[in-house]
Amino acid sequence: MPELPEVEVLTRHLKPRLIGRRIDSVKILRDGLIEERSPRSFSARLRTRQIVDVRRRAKLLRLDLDDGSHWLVHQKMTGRLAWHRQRPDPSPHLLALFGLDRGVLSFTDLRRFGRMWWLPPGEVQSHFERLGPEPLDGEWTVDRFHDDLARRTIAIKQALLDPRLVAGIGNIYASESLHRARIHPARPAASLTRAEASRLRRAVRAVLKRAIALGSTVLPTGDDVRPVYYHGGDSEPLVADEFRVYDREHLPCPACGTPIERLRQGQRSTYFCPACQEGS
DNA sequence: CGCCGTACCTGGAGGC
DNA sequence: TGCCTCCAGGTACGGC
Repeated sequence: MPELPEVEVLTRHLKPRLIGRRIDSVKILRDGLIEERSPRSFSARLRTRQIVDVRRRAKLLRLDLDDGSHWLVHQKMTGRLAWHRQRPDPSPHLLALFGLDRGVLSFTDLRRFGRMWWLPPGEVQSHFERLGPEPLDGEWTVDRFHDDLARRTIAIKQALLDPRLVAGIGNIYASESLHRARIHPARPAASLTRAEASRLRRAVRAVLKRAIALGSTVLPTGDDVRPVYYHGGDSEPLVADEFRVYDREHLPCPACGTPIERLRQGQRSTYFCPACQEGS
């Protein structure tokens, strides 16, 4: 599941279903899913452990186990960690199954970029060391953001995607945040004034919070190539309906009606409104 | 340290 | 129908 909001919503969804559960069985169906150790030893570390907490850091899911060790899951682009009451129907993209004392966890991943780690007690912090501040935490201050930007010659859009600067922002919410802040994505990061950095920080936080409040998530089937963003409820609209610029090339800007344009930056697409986001 | 390109994968869309 | 190229949410790594 892609970006910070979707991982946050998943974390909140899984938390009540997983806390207190015991892992009875582990089945790893594909080499390469487990980092730094064999699937066999990974399975042995998890089996019979109880899950005591479920949290998120950047786009990583962190499950704390009752012996003080940690189970990390990164879904990357098409990975889906999903809870089921009963064993799910077979999927060609199923990579792992975890039998619990109540329910089943599955991990499917069409592109197989997703990864899992088991970390012994105390090692989880070193795993997070290279990550910058959480954008929704107080530690991500305007001063810190503005100072960090001042040292970078890359475009502001690409700076937003650098997890050392601020963690958890991906390609979609980077475009959305810049539009909301009315800042052109190609502006050199160091050229932003303090006022602009402040505006952008507020926009990032508002965009992420809004997506979380809507219950943004993607279908856990693993069969969709394109992400399918949903609100929480049954008949709720797609979160994608609220995107103001992302994947909307040639469509009118919701703010001013000017056609949205697409830009290539570092092999990724950026969407923006040339009228609202002036001045590269 | 910063920046850039590439690699990891599969499959859908669209052009011819 | 088939074949080809491009594109898709993320991050790590090597080279400069």
